[in-house]
Amino acid sequence: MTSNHVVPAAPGAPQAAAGEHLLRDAGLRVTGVRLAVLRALDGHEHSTADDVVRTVRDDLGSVSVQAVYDCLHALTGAGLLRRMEPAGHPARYERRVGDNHHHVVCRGCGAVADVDCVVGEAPCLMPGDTHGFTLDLAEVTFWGLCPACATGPAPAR
Amino acid sequence: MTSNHVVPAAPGAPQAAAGEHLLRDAGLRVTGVRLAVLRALDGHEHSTADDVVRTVRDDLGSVSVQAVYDCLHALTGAGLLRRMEPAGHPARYERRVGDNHHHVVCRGCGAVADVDCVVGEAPCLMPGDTHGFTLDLAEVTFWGLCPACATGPAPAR
DNA sequence: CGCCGTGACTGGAATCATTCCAGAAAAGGG
DNA sequence: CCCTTTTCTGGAATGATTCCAGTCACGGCG
Repeated sequence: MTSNHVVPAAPGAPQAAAGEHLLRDAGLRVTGVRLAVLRALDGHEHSTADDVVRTVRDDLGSVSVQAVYDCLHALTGAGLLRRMEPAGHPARYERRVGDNHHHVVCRGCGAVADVDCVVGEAPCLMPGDTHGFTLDLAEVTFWGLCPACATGPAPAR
Repeated sequence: MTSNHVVPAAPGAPQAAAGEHLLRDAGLRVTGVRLAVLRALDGHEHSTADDVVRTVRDDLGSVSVQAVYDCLHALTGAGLLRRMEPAGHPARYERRVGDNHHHVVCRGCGAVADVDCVVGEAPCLMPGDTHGFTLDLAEVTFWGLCPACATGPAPAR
């Protein structure tokens, strides 16, 4: 779909325009909130909507909760973000898309980290009997305890 | 599975004692609601808490929502039930425990079905870098469309 | 075979993440 | 620069689940 006739951005606009590019290429309008949401998720993978709201407000000033949810949906729909929702915890968003990586979730504090299966290509992603379902994605979630929760007893929360 | 040395007890009390046994063995008290919850999930795998409430009420008469949630927690904690929660849908409970089977979830209607990985023993359940997490369970969820939703356009909702 | 204490159930209110709504503001094609 | 469409604002609503205080009953004990 998206060809790569990437114009070598203005020699003064580092990656600032990167987000803009991403949005335009995805056919989305470029808005301050959307750029801020993308920025918020850089270096803060697996943030909850609430985390993003806080970060964005810290960045732009005042932004409504809906604006953020709206962006998260739009960006997720456009494939710029990936959404994952550990059972019993609010949804989390990340910018690592495309590669089909998986997640570890801590039963204690809910922390999430990325993992790559040792088996390179989609391993057990081909169940025997699919009951007639047409599959398009396999999602793997590992449950356990993070280093912190494994040693000391579960934290406050 | 059901053996046939069934005492022709009162019409309606065939394996009635089975649930009682399960509960006692698990160190749980035997109560009407708990038995009804177990019964409700027989033949109705992947029911939501709400489904269970309806079925149990249909069976016992009037039961509070909490009683059911309480039971579902107790039974899940005792290992008699398994809980799974597809992103964006209410939690579902099933009686298939012990075997580490996985699930297919329909993006259209949220229907859930069991699947067994073709790769017999825990396949990709050994990620390379676990980031120090101590893992204890791998959960695999396949997303796609059920036969119904694949043909006709998505239902109401 | 009835009494008692602990654990289970009732009813109602509360919480949390997320969504719905209607109107105001802004993006960007013409 | 204007107009249409999409996005953002603020506030209310929803749905699943939980918290709470009081009542009830399972089942061990006498």
